Amino acid sequence: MMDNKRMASMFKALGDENRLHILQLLRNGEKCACRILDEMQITQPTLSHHMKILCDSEIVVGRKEGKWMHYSLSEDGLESVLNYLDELMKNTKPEDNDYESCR
Amino acid sequence: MMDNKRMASMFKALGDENRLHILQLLRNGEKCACRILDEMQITQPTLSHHMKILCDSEIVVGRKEGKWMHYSLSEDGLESVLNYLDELMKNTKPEDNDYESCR
DNA sequence: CATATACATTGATGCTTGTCAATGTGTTTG
DNA sequence: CAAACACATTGACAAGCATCAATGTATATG
Repeated sequence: MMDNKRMASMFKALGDENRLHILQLLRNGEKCACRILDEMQITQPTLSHHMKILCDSEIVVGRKEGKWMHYSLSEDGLESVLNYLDELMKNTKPEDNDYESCR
Repeated sequence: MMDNKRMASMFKALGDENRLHILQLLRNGEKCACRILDEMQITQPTLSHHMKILCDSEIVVGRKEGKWMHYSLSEDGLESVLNYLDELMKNTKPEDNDYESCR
């Protein structure tokens, strides 16, 4: 069984329009913070805040190179989320269903 | 391209430990609210609140039968989330990558 | 070394969210 | 019809969150 606490924090990280926008921008591969910022309508501190949340939840990974921070999608992180949802949709066999009528 | 606004609200709905617990309980199939409540450490109004969020975001569907509300996972809703994540992980081809060095 | 650049951190502010007690609504049952 | 049951709604409150301006830190450059 997976860890609901960790999963909740990953889903929470995904539950923001700006952060989803960031992930879309990273679809093409690694990008540095300044270029992400160029394509968004938020200030630099706000972007930094969002990147921290995405990195802490292991959905994005950062790589420092001189002055620049390069961010990219974390395949492992995204796969964790995918697997969790897959497990949810895999219904357990009927025998395991502890259904009873309601009183 | 998918709707980030709708997706953000779905992820937001998934971003709560109690709500993930509820989804786990629904893995075996439909359950009525009273039985879900039995297995959780929250009050009835709080459960009702969570169920509303899950239904509004189309992750769970409800079915009224007399006094009872029966809830079950929405395959369509969960599939939307899965597809969104799949799209994210499908990297676009390198030619589409508008990468440039940072100034 | 002084300045500029890229990014992070801090502190403040308003909005959102999870929670509960109290109450409301609709349904069943005696 | 009255009481009991299952669930939803309301209102209040504290905690959490997104945002920004101001400031800090580390790196590159003239």
